[in-house]
Amino acid sequence: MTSPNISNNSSSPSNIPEVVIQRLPLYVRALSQFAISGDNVISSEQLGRRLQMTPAQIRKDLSYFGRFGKQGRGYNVASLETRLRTILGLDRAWNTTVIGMGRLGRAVVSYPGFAPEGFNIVAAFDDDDDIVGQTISGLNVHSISDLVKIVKEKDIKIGIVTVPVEHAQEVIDALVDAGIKSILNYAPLSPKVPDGVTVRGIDPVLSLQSMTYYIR
Amino acid sequence: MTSPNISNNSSSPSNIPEVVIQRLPLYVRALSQFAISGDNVISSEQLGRRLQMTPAQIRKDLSYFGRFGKQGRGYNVASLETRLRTILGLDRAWNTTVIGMGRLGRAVVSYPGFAPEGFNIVAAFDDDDDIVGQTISGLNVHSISDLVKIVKEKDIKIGIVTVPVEHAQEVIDALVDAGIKSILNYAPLSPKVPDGVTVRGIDPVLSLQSMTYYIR
DNA sequence: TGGCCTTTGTGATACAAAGCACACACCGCA
DNA sequence: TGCGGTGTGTGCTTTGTATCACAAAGGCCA
Repeated sequence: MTSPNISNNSSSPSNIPEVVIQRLPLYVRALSQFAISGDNVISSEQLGRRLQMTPAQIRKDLSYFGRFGKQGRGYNVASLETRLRTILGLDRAWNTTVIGMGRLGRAVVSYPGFAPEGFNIVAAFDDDDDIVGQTISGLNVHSISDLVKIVKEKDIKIGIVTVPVEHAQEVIDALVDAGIKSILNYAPLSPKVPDGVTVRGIDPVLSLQSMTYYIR
Repeated sequence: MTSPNISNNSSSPSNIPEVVIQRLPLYVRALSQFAISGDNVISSEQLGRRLQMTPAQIRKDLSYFGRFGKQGRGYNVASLETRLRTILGLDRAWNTTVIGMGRLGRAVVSYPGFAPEGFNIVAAFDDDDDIVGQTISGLNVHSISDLVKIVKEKDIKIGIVTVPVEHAQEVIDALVDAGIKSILNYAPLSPKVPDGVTVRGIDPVLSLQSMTYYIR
């Protein structure tokens, strides 16, 4: 395991290190910024300065996937961005669901940052009868017992877990049973998932707790 | 750098690997759960099963800080938790501030998960004159120009950045100038900070973008 | 008290990632 | 069309991290 809150039990869809995959979105983001500022060509040096990493690491990472640059010149901003998006599967939209419509779940479904990046939240779930049936941010809240059905109906590929920690493992199990392979987990636990399922954890408290060590 | 969104430019307050420090809060959390379920003693094997990691790694990590276990028996749950909390600086409370009172900042200040772990949000800031002066979740919203003054007055040690990405670097610079050494950054960029300042990023979109690679 | 069982703590080893450094490709210009 | 300058792609080296495997410590019971 590379880092807390991150696990990929994938049966290796390739031999490319997971850390590398995790850096690619960083490159995509930086490239789209450079594109907006009107840059057409960029060097690993400039990219590295922007992202606070060494040029060599960027070139190495990219070389896992092909030869995208031109010697003496650098990378074409637009085409590198496109290539990386394709590699990551970001050249399409992904249907996503949020399980757990408490305070956190409501914040997540109303967060405006997912849709522009192609992550569409198309369904919401909760297990509380008082909440099921409500409409939250334009989403009809379903009972978790309908999970399998709706995941299939709406072709949902990604699950976002915002239930209390006591129910998180069972919800994750249910997502896995429904065929979901990618889970973003906001609950404070290290869930068990079978091979081939990827989980990323979002846990601000953990981050804070490891920073206090360095304050002195 | 070990992982995206994580950087520690600390002038090494010790020679202990940062990955190790980042795992300690995981141990603390698991130990407190075991304590609640009434376990007094625990082996690295059991801890590892709970946290999805190898017993050897746990023992190695702990060995950086001392000898906490008893051979043939394991670790005392309560005392190991206490020791680790002390090491991490979690045996006290930390005053914290949130900069940026938009949608995200409001969600953060009203999130009930920080205070029980000793992270008290004691001040809120924004640069919008319409928002400054308002009371949000019991916090009077200050102008960012008062940052230095209030950080000092309230002995704030941790900054949480929830401003739009365009202002994030300048806000982070302001926090650094105010003497803050630990920053939790919700804005989608890799900020520049001087040595001795630790930044952790929270970025769900990045996490999603690296998971789509594995869906096939 | 002695012998057996369990589980720690840790050197040694294996594995993984980052960085270096340079040959080579490409551009631009005269 | 050849030459200088620049920046890629990558084999090799260095650094960092995880795992192995075992000696030694402690508990327990006859």
